[in-house]
Amino acid sequence: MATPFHNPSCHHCKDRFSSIFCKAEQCNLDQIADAKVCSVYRKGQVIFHEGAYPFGVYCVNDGKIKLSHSGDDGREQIIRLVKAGDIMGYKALLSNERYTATATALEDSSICFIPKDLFLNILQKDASLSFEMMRILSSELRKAELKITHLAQKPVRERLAETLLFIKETYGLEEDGHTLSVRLSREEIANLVGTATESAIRLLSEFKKDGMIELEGKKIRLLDMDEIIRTANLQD
Amino acid sequence: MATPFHNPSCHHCKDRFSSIFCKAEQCNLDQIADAKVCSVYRKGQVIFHEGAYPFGVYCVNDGKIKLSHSGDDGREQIIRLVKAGDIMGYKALLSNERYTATATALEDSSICFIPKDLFLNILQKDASLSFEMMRILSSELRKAELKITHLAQKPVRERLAETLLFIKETYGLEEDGHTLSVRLSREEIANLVGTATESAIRLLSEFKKDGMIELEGKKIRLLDMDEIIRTANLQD
DNA sequence: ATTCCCCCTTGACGCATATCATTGCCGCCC
DNA sequence: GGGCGGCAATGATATGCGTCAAGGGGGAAT
Repeated sequence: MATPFHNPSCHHCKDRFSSIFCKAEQCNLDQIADAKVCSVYRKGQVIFHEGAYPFGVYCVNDGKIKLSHSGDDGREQIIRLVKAGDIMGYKALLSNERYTATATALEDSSICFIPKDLFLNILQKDASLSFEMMRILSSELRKAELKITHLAQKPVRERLAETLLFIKETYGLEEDGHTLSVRLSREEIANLVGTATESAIRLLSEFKKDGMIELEGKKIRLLDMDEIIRTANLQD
Repeated sequence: MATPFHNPSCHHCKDRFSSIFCKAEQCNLDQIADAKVCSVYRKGQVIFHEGAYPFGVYCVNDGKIKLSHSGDDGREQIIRLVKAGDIMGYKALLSNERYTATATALEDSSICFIPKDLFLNILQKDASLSFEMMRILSSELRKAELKITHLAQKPVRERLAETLLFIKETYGLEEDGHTLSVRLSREEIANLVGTATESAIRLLSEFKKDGMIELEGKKIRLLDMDEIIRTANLQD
């Protein structure tokens, strides 16, 4: 896949900035609006790559992205699912290190790039933006630590159910109120759960047999939410 | 560093605050020095408890603390090891939620408490302190995500070796240059690795048989660092 | 339509690791 | 000293889950 193409008329940015940047002061927002560059990435395209040096931060206008580590043996572990309004790439920027994850578009996505210097600069001046940034980081950290506990203590079956709920929380459902509105390969689901692809497939089949879900290609319909929640065995 | 603190009840604070608060402006440091309250916690005492509401942030002057989640089935997962100079409890404070982890002293520890309002207030005013806070959060997040990948992909043996190295990095060695300077029960080691206590014991015995380490009660001596590193199989 | 290729699916197998149970060790208290 | 309780160590056993292998189906390109 080639380079993403520049999208000069990116009207949606301003709205999409709501989640984080709405906290910023107006003058800073304007600066960002001037400096940002919007592009469209096709499904499967890489936005940034593990090991590379960051030159800025990315804000998703529209689309769905996965952030993943590539483990030692080449297997990938999906760390985070990114949706419209989220930013990504800030971790490497703030700690001034290389990217620890690769960002790949799960579907065609419109993404803004904000240069490093500008972002850090505004962060220095704008207390409420900084604070929002800290809130986001804290929340991500909380989720990560919970995931650690679950990976260490829960069987794959529970984690898979939990993952289905997580995907639903993140990307929501289609109009029918049942179908997950993102198409992931079985391998991606497994890499999200932290298990082998075959195990994920087998358990999905079981879930289907038990009437919890319906499968149709990459479409996954959540039928019996109560049972899924029960299977996930969430306490916290 | 100079002596920004003059709280007579806590002589050591000034040195230990270096790691984060040295980034703060002097006037803010003074305010913190006035407001903070220092206490000594005995080994095994709980500093704060999962589920409780935070009223401030803790800064460790001296001692060693473990932060742990209590999993659904009661098993604990150790999330972080805290050492002198570190702060803890900030996550819950920043995201304005209850503590997600319990802090327990691994040995007698001297700990300062900084009230919530003051901390948040200063964070609003002091850009470089905020920035340092973001750096810490980013770094913790990076570590947490790495741990997720390893939990999902590496066998217990590698994770145990990695954990030994991690303990060494965190708390260092005793004067002999080999003995880990913290005493953890086998169960705590297992809860750090994310495995059953018996598995941890068995593998420690293997490591000993292979000449990598020496065991004497809770003392663990790292003999063959190269081999331990090799066993940990680190890539990143 | 046919071919190819990728992904999904299912089965068989074996290992790593959890679990259960027992024993031994050491320090502590009465 | 004797018993007691917590922790460490080790063995026996069970099983969840990863890995290997083979088959099947559907979409895209030609």
